[in-house]
Amino acid sequence: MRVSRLSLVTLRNVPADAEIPSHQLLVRGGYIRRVGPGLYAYLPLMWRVLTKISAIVRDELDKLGALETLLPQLQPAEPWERSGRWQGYTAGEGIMFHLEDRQGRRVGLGPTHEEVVTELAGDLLRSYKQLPVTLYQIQTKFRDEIRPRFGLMRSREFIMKDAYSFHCDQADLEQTYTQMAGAYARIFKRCGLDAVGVDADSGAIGGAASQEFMVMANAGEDLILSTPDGCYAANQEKAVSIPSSAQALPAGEARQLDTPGQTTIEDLCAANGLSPDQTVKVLVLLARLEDGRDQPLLVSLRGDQELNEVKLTNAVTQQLGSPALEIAPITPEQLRQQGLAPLPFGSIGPDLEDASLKGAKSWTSRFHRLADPTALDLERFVCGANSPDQHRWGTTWTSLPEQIRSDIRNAKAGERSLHNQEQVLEERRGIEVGHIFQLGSKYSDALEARFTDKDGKQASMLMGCYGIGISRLAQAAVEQHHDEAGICWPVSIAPFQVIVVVANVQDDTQLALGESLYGSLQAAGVDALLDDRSERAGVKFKDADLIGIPWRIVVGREAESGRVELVERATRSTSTVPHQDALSDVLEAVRPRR
RNA sequence: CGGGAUGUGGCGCAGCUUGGUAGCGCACUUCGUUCGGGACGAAGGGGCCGCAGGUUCGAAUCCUGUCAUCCCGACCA
Repeated sequence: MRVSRLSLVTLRNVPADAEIPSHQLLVRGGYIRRVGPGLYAYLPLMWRVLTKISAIVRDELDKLGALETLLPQLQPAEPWERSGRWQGYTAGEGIMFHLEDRQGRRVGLGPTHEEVVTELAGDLLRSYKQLPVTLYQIQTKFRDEIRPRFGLMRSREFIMKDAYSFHCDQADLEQTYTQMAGAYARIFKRCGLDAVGVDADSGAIGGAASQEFMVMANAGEDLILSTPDGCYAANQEKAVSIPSSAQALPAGEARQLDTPGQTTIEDLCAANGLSPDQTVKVLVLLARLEDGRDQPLLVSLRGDQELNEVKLTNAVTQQLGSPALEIAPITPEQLRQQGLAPLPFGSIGPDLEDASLKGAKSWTSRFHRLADPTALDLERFVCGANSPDQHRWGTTWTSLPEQIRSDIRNAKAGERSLHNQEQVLEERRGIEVGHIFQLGSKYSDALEARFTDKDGKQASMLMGCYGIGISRLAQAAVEQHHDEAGICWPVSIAPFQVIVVVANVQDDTQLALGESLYGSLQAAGVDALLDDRSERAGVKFKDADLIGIPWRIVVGREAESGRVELVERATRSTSTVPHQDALSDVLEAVRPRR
């Protein structure tokens, strides 16, 4: 491809909304253009990158025997209702774009394809003899993100590879899951990414075992906790650790504390000479459940601990038997709307009476009480006394209502690991580029995807599901491979592997040699660019650096003697060699390696 | 949905306090000089100043409303 014909428009200014380097560079380099919030056009260079990534993904999945398909993006509501996800995905803060067609049928734009593919598998796969099967698709998916940001990192329309596997038993599912984890590691490696697998929460998709593949980068939206020995890595949403030990309260009689205006743990401790780990804080939350219940929660944590909302949501979902769609602090405004008296926020204890909820208009009138082990393991502690400006010193759990013991705190860097107490957790930020799940029979039960087993009995298929954010991965690669001057693509996913820059196209010798090298590269099957624009050399160098082509051959001053300059983009290493050598060196460097 | 900010040629911004009919840089067009690290000069083209009301002889500027976008948070493959 000739740069003069590429519609390449590079920018010196960056749109004000591009914050992180990868987003800025993709816009500046003419890879993407914003069309609307969270919506991007993939320009010709970008599409080549996405195509290359997809090819690597296909290659690895096909090797596992997976079958590529293409599924509808516009999906009927009905299977989503059967799986129980329509409500949660469309109501309120739901993330599924949805609409009614001209017949009044409800349809949604697929954020993912479990429902469609499970129905399909149920139709096609009738016998254990047909299993296992893995179907995958690489296509656009939609999510009405609450806050799109960082360009392709969190956009409302994005390209994703989703694979779904179907099995007759757990062992078979586990085998495919393991194979897939291996394929993922190879895919990311071949794309030139430093990605690590971490334990993850399975989120709204649901299911059992789950692993995320994270590209470590400061711009990452996820916090990863890991140990130096490499034996443990988990998303903070899921991470566990040994909490720091608490200081015991000094001996003394239990007593009431006057705590005027001390509504935070910080104030309480400062005013009374306490350490946060000697206190129990109680959060009053409301869980909106899928079955329509609005369930007030009373959540107790040791004062120095942070609530982990993902863990809490999972615990509540499990304990109350209906998915928690949303959990948020109860506000004075909400209490008023329910016709309830104000609560003494800032002085609430684990024994706040259910009577506080009596007469509530739509809420369940009893608290669901749960407590983190860090709180329950305190022998004596300080907590709110359920009346304003009053706390209690030296309280014990024996005097308080029964709590459901649930791990609902955030593990943090600096805490010791469960697997080996010598190991201390460290934190890094990561970009989630892949996620694999063992779904089990959640969807096949709901959508009645059954098969006939060896004994002639009907059984639900067991499923796995495996995603890779293709467009996100491309940007993550930039986040991981760039410098001051621009992008440094890994050869395997670069839009072009080599760019031949003719320093001065007015010079016939330079132009002829440039054309000849370009022709040779093409003949050898290399993706090559020829910068034949009548720009000054400096402009072409800047552009080549910015768009990040891994190898550059400069045909310039020494063209007369047949010598050219060979430059490796990432390292900036430069050598001036006869053009035949430059060609053979590049061919060698660019040849795919596995 | 809360908190904050901003809407002025394709992009980045100034002008608004103290109303007088729009300007700078980048990009674009033409000509000349230049020609290995985003050149210089000259001449051009392109904007009903987010939208709707209002105040005023006169509104980008003041007032009211509205819409949109961005940032922080909640939320999230």
